[in-house]
Amino acid sequence: MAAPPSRPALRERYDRRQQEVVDAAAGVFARRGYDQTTVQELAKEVGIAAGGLYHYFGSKEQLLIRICDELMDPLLARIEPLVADETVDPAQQLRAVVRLWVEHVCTHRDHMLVFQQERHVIEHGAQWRGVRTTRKRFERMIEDLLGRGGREGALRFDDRRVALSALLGMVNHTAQWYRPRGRLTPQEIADGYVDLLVP
Amino acid sequence: MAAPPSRPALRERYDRRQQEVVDAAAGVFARRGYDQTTVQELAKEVGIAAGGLYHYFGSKEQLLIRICDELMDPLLARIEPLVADETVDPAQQLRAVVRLWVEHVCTHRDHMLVFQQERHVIEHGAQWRGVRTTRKRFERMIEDLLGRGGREGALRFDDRRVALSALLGMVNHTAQWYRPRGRLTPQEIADGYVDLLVP
DNA sequence: CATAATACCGAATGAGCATTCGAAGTTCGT
DNA sequence: ACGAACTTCGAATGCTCATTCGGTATTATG
Repeated sequence: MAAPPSRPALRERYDRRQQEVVDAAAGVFARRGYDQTTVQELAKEVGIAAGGLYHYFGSKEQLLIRICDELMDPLLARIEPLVADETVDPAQQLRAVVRLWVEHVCTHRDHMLVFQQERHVIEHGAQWRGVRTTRKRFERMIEDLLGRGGREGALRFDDRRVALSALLGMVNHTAQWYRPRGRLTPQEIADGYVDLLVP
Repeated sequence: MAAPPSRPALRERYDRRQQEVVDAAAGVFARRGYDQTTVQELAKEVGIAAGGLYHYFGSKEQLLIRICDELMDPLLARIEPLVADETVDPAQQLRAVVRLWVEHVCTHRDHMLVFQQERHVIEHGAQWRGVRTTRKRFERMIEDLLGRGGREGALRFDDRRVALSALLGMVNHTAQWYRPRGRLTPQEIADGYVDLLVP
């Protein structure tokens, strides 16, 4: 992998192209699977020769890591401020969070599918610590929010752990059936989920 | 792949060993991923040489198909009779179904994890039609049950499609966190899910 | 025990694949 | 328009891995 260009004008083009690679990769990986996708296939998708990809990424796996970071980091960043204020009604807060979350999943379907399919490598690989801790922080945030809602009686569930897993399961699963031009908007879907949890 | 033994006495031993292979494969595939697992690794897990596996399976992919069949077929077979009687209260019926379903997922954690991780090949591969239609039949059954419950006011949700996906998401996600000696039994988990859907 | 059926071994095969790298093409700043 | 910085090419490299197969060990049966 080459270093990114130092001149700022070129840096912009470089970043754009790199982003194209990530997006194409997310698409192909989601469709054919990470391991089944050859670098050649991916390169053709981008419209580049195989070797050219290594100008933007050091390895196929780094590209995969990038896809996961691109999914989790902005999500965490957008949701963290939403749950920071502990004086707001937890039910309202949860609705806001889930709306944002579902929205994010729907606009990053491919990223999400890849993230789910590659669970095994994420959970065990050494260079995946970053992704793992981000995901843990995210889940912790949701769990805290649920806990607050449970204590205040603003939410209906018996066990916080079950509620958390239910929520994680349903929201993340959305990536597998949501269609951009489908009957339901991300917000409607999100509200459907939240309505299961509020009395 | 050799034909299974014709003599019945040997057939039993053959079947047992084949089952050992499937179970070992489910475990390794769930941990390391299907593509990342070499048949050498898998063979060592079974305590056999690599070539020996081909006595029981024609290819690595057939083994994967077998894992998925072993997950879906018995599940469908056990749930079909439960939903057949349309005079029973849908809420009770749903509880029975989800209990069985969660139980099945928990006793087939590895199978389920593999099934999820290999979504892409299942959805696109030619020899996967069988698995795909079984899954569709299963989802259709659940959807019908939810529909009945919605019409009769026995369940609380606005949109049947959202409820279905929520349920699929949460139950299947269970495989990713359930631990046999954990605090919660499969039945408690199942009831937690169902309680979100009944008034 | 003899012999046929079954189970397994393990080295060889051959294809596929990620990655490298020197050269050639392209774009930018001056 | 020229050199430097940057981008891409594409063939070569070297490795990994699924699968094959002829031979050997093990087991059942008469």
